[in-house]
Amino acid sequence: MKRKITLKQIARELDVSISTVSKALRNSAEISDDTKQKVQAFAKLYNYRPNNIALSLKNRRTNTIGIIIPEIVHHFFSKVISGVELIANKRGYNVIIGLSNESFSKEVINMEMLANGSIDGFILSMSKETLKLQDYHHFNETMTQGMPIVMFDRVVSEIKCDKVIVDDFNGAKKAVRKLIENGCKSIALITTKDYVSVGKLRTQGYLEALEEHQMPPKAELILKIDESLDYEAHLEALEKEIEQLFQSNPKLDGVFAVNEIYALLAMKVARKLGLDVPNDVQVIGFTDGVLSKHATPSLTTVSQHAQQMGEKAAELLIDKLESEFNSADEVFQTVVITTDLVERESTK
Amino acid sequence: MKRKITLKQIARELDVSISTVSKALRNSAEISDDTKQKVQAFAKLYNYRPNNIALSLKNRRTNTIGIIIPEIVHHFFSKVISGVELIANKRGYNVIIGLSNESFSKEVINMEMLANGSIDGFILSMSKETLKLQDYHHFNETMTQGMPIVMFDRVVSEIKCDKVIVDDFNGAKKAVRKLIENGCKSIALITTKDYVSVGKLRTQGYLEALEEHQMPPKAELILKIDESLDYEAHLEALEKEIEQLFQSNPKLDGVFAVNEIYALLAMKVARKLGLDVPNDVQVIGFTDGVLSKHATPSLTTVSQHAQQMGEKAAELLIDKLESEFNSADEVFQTVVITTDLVERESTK
DNA sequence: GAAAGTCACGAAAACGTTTTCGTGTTAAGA
DNA sequence: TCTTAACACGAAAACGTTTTCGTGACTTTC
Repeated sequence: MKRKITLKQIARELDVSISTVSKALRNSAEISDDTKQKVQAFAKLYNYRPNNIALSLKNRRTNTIGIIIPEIVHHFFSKVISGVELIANKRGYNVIIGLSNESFSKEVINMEMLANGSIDGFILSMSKETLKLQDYHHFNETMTQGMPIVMFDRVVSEIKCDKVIVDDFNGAKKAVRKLIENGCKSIALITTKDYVSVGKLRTQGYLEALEEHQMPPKAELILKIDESLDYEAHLEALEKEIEQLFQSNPKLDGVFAVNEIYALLAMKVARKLGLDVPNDVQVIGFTDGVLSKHATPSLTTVSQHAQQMGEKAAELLIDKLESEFNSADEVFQTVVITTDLVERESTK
Repeated sequence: MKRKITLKQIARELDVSISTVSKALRNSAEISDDTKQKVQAFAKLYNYRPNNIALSLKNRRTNTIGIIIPEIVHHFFSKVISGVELIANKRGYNVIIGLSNESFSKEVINMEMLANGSIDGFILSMSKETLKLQDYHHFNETMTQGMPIVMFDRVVSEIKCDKVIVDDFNGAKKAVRKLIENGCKSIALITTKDYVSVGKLRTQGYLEALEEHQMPPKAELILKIDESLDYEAHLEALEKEIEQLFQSNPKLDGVFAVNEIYALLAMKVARKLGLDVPNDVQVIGFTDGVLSKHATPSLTTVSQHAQQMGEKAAELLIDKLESEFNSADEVFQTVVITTDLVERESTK
């Protein structure tokens, strides 16, 4: 088990100084061609690579970016990571991840762990608990210490930083408009409680599309799910609620759901009640994930372009990291990724 | 924008030496109580945290582990990461990820990037291309330099290291046995070409279960998909192949597929041909992902316990990192995670 | 009152780099 | 032959820690 070779060892072997070795490897003009060749040959032979940690300490930058997300086992978030990784690698950065599990304290701990020199900047999406508590001190403290943050998807206006978001409002509006154009007269909305900003925006989009077509919204057509329950464990309860929705609205002919699971459940309930999708009921979901694609019938969804979000977030962060004059200008961008309606079999 | 505070700055402010500050913060007996209190109060006030990079350089260990996987947008792999992260964090480690995108060269580059000091050890699953090329020099070189590797899922016997694998053989056998017990007489296998080890093992499990029940295997019941095509883009082609399988075997009443997608497609084709699942055809898949759970009918699958694999891999790696005498003993373990059959609606 | 011991702290090295500046040798110019 | 310049290299500092060892001041002991 031979350790990795260092400049010092090369210097000793070749009987020159460390400085000379360093310069020779970087092709400095100060060093004679003879010496350069000798050193470079030796380094190649022993497969010398500079130690990243030493470089990081010296340069006070790690060329690593940290990602903090609520969970990784989630199509949307893993797509975002994929996008970040793509750009990061292309521009010579590594990616280190931290999971908050939707918990405020884990988010704080994870950020502190990484903020002490391990990374140059953050890309993150807030946990639900943080959104609920509205405690953003850890973000602000991190930024005052000169570490830039780019937030995506779940953002709040109180925090001043670069952001990448989806046009949830317009995405929802487009979806509901589509349902209306396809002839739906009674369109239900299945959404979450309002504290997650994106849910609120999608609800607004739904309402606006209705208004646009002079269709008065009805409270009984709007189902708000309490997401604080782990919905994986409460699938049946959820299904019951949706069934209720169908039964108390017999004329229901369209459903817009703010995520894939809700949409799939709606289709399941419809089938159970003898309704055909899309002929009797048309369904559109949000988040273009693997479920939508492989469902039967496949689900029409609003695509968020998660990978593109990740790419953009990485671009923003690295641009900021590499801009020299990061002193006082402090101008923050908010990039909006436009959504697309991916039409599949669940709509006519 | 105030930078993070360092020992040196504290020392200057308090007019003591750096050594004294360091010792005071670590509660050394060498330092008087007066000084300790003074230093600790000051450090707390300015929220001092030791710089990780400096610590890494000094200690020659980063408390970070690297994960290299073929892709992250994949339920199985993200579950594994989730497990690794859980244990890593619990034991004071960070996790840094690299994606190979199933490419040999990206795997090599990523490993080299991380191996130069950034991490203490690897957890990885090989890319398909590496398996095809059978070029394992980068793994061996990394290990000779004293950096431990734990491999999971996709492994080869040529590489001597700790491994965490799934009992693919028995998992497949259990699944097929279940189909037989449920009365299936003509069971098809939908699998991949053989160069990925796990595919081969699952095929063997299928064959053995048949043999066990004196059911001679028939070549026309085995469909081998060429995965080198990006199957996301060739879904229709795939569907056609499966339809072909059904049509040339009219008595088909059971399907065992080596992944979720194939199983779902089989169900789709069955429905299209007017067959009921599970009454006419029963289907079992491999990999207990989100698709299986939310399909209609929901899919009976062999669960790989991906999260548990990640946890175990992390345990193995960290144990090795923290064992003092890692010199010559070099005894490698292979941990086998047993699979479970998760019965849902696609079987009787 | 001298020797020994305790206490509280500082200097310096080390981890592996890069870079600035200084310096000895040689060759060129006067 | 002396001055100057170019050349090729080395010493040392710096990044932020931890830790070993040394040391001055004071206290104890006989």
